[in-house]
Amino acid sequence: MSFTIGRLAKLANVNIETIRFYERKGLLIQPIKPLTGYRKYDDQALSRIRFVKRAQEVGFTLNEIQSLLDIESNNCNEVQHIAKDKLTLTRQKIADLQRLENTLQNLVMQCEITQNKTHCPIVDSFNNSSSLNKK
Amino acid sequence: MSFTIGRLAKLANVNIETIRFYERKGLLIQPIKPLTGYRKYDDQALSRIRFVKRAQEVGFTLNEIQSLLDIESNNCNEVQHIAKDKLTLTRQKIADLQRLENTLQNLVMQCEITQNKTHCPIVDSFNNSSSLNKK
DNA sequence: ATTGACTCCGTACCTAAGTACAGCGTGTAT
DNA sequence: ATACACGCTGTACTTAGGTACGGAGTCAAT
Repeated sequence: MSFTIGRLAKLANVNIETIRFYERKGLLIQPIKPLTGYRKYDDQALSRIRFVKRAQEVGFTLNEIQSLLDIESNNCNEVQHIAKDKLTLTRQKIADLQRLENTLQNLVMQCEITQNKTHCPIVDSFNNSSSLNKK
Repeated sequence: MSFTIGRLAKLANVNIETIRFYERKGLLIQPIKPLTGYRKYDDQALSRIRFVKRAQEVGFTLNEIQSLLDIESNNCNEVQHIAKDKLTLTRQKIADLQRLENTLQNLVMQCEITQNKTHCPIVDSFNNSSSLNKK
């Protein structure tokens, strides 16, 4: 069973250009092109694209996915290490965003309380170094 | 009191190129250049850069900051509206990242439990459609 | 008067993850 | 045999927020 790039794209639900982009990146092995010059793909290629897409959903970048593939799938320790790093980073991002959420919430609340028509507490806070970044 | 671009950059703790970039973007009004052709800045320019930097810390993009500046600082309702949108978006991002955190945590835990030398649960999960994205 | 530091402008480059397009060749159906 | 869909390569473009660079002009100190 083999298909053209267009069919593969449809099956994997990605753009044709994405497949060729992945090949340039080395995420997908460029298939041997027969006489005609057309790429011929099999189920393995489809699985590979799905692998990439699933790993992306879990927050891995293409470079990281590249590494995952290089590890040749069986050194669990290494894979685990990469996943742990990603987990740490994710938690940091969450913490950052939560501080941001807090600040924004305070700002919006001040607007609601002040009801001042002549100036805005949010704009004020950007103009005055104080009042921002208080934990 | 007026200073050159280099001094302003130092005072504002940004790159010279950043200042010129902000001018091209319209975030900073390009100052009148006297005979010599050198930009002359004053305290207002410094305040403006600080405004931009503080707004960035609260998660606003340069385009959004542009809008904040256009509102000419006193229509609190409009500013508040932009801030509320940003707050909503921030909360969504947090929720997304928390789901991601969960998935990663599960994956890492499975590695720790399995202790399997011949294949990795994480890699497996990318190869098999199941087991991912369960809430 | 010459060195070294500073500034000017315009353009290109960077990351990430693709997307789009031009100009060509090919495969298939009628 | 001719139209139309599909494929090929290579390059440029996209967003965001800058950074870097080349070649020129200028300023201040010695």
